[in-house]
Amino acid sequence: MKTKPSKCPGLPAPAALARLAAVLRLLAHPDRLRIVGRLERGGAAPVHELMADLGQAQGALSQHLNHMKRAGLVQADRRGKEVWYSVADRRAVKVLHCMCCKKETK
Amino acid sequence: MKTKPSKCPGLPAPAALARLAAVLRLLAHPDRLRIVGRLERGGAAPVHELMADLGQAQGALSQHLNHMKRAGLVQADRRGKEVWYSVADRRAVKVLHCMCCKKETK
DNA sequence: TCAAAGTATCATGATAATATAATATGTCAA
DNA sequence: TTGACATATTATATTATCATGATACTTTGA
Repeated sequence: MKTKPSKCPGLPAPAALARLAAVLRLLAHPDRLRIVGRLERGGAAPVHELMADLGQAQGALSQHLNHMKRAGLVQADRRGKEVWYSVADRRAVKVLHCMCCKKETK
Repeated sequence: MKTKPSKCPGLPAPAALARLAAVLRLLAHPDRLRIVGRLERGGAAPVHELMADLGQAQGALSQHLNHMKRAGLVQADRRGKEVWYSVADRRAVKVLHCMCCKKETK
């Protein structure tokens, strides 16, 4: 075990930091933030439903989902013709919540 | 008042979402993440100290700080020749902490 | 006023991200 | 097997971001 530090134990090593930054880069897009929010509150959903709920174009939405899937932020489940997506990495919704807080909140 | 919802009350409006995304985009860079981490743990510091601690080039560091300042993530305080920077928006460190968590952490 | 330390800004070429439209793939039912 | 629905992939033009080096600004003490 690693001495269980309180928060961030120093900072992650460069390689890990780069991965964190990459994940944040994925979250740093309005459409993708909305996808995370929708999946969190509405639960898993097939692409066409996300398309309807979020008003995003099929191709673009599919790409966003694909990127997020590669990064492990969401996961995909085929059910017949549909592919249902859901949040796979809670950090995504945590970050979203953090960002929704008032700036001054500790 | 807006009924004080528990977490994210629906999602922020498009304009607000775009701002959130912009802030996240700023955090989504290894060097800037390290700046936030350094400022959090070490407190305020003048640029040349950050330069030494983080091993970042002067011009680049200055630009990072400037971008973060514009977004309100950090604040600058001139003290003589030096300019001391500190965290101005707790969301920056909160996001950093979120990201440092294990993926499975609720 | 000068010099030098400390920061900030600018210019630019390289790389990455984005939007969009078109096309391809997979699945099921008839 | 065909058609149609659901999703994925590709191509590409555009824009944004990054790293780097050069230059400008600001402050202080001599």
